[in-house]
Amino acid sequence: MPELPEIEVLRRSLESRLAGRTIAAVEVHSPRLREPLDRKRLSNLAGRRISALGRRGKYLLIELEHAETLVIHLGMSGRLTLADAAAPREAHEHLTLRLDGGEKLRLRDPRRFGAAFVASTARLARDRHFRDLGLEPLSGELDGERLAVLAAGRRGPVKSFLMDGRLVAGVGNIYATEALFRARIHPARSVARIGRDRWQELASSVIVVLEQAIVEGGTTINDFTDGTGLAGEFQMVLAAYGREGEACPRCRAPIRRLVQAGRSSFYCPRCQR
DNA sequence: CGGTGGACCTGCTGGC
DNA sequence: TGCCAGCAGGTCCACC
Repeated sequence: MPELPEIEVLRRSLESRLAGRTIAAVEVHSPRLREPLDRKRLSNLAGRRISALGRRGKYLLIELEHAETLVIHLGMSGRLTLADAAAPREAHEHLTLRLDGGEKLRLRDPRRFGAAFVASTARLARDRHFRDLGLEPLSGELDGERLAVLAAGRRGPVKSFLMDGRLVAGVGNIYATEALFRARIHPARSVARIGRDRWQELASSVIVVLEQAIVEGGTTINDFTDGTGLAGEFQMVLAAYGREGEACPRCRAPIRRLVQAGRSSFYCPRCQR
């Protein structure tokens, strides 16, 4: 579900609704996420006020007064939504934040690949989740020059390069696929065989694709919604992802699928080289 | 260094 | 109709 655009859509949808509100109570229903929920640390958030919402890569940052941040990662199947305080608990609702004013923020995650933890805001960048995170794509620090530098001396397929969070943060399978399509680069091309001009093309493609996806409210394939339950529409615009056998929107050749590192890639064999 | 395969999980789909 | 294989937006690790 959630790559950078989905988390950014979520952040924007929740920011005005959460900023300034106080967490009245915290319920940990099942701590058994891949990274187990720390019941004690999370419960200590009761009484704290939310000051702002941030994002780093695919991590949502719920910043609290008094120098702590509640960090949420949605894994593959996580959802974070506001609901009426009286709404019954849903299946796979692992964590519930009850807010003043009668609403609750609930984290659901059927596959339990997600995470939710409290960290010191000042030390966030040194936290193990963030320490090795790469370029933040929409911050202005991603360009062809930076990608070329990161790729220097490396080998391996450009798709793996794009999806390596230690190099570029927030780009997952869907948007790596779409950015490569836009830049007309074959997903299996070695990063050692990409020139300056094509790095620039790729950097701007990543940025354009992510920004478009945010404008469209993210990609909803099965279940993504923003914090208010609104689905995205970028799935209507996907050029290659999930479109094996369909005509390439540029040249009409049939889109192909290949598997790289266990993940599906989709590409046009004619216009991606 | 890189690449693969598996692990962690549940749920949905499509083919038989 | 029911069952089963395959697949899914993410990370992390061991191993070659």
